[in-house]
Amino acid sequence: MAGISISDAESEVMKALWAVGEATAEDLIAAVAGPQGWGEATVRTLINRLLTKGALSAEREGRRYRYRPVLTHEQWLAEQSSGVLERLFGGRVAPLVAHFGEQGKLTRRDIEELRKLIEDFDDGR
Amino acid sequence: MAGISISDAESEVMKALWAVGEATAEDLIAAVAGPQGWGEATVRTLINRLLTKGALSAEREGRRYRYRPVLTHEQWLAEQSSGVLERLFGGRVAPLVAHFGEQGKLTRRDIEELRKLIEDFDDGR
DNA sequence: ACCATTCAATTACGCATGTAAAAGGAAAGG
DNA sequence: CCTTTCCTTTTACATGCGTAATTGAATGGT
Repeated sequence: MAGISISDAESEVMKALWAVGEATAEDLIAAVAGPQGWGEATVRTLINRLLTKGALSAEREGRRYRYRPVLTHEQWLAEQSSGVLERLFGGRVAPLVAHFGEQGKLTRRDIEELRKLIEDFDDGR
Repeated sequence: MAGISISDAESEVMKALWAVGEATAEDLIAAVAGPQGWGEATVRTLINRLLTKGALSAEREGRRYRYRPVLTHEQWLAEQSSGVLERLFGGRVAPLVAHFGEQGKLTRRDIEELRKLIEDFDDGR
């Protein structure tokens, strides 16, 4: 059950797809080629690799394909983030947050939201 | 200033080195080969790659070398974690914590520590 | 019916990585 | 001194990735 593993470049294509739910190659090219500075051929390659990896599905629609994600954003997030949490912080969330705090990555807004999260979590049980 | 970038396998060697401050190749082999299931030659290759990347320094000591980290654990952590934060959560810490919450990765202990962190942070400014 | 256009599929290619084996050189023992 | 023994340095090689260009097949226009 090793999970579908996609590369960084591939994840950019998936992000675009997740954002819209489904798309044609042309849509995806429009969405990522410019921002990433990639050529159209590059995006097509990535789409194909994602297909053979089973990260997305293709349904013929006339002359072109309509692509839909198979790997979900949540699955991907969970895999990526828990990997990092394990490798960098021994699986513990608090040290990770502490680290970001030291790094100056904690904004006032984050603090507010965190406070809320903790409250909710607390009366959750 | 692109920073020294090391691979996953290489980071395992660095972790062992960070843990002890300085070490010989033999020490590092003893520390990581077994747990990772690598041969001794593999660890030596990684040490050399780290050397040419400038992630560690070597000081001759008789017939062998003594290695010391140049890239610090903090530097590495900062690079890795901020990369993830950007790529996965748009640079915002709160959504990341929320995600771990949904994922059931938040322990009671984490909550306690987070509460403390927030307090400290708050009266910090 | 043929040609041009438009997509998709195949092939390319250099660099990084994981995983090592082989070769080289200096130190130590006889 | 010459040989053996440790280490280190070079070399190897398959796979994945970033980044395309080329080829192939179907569709639409004339």
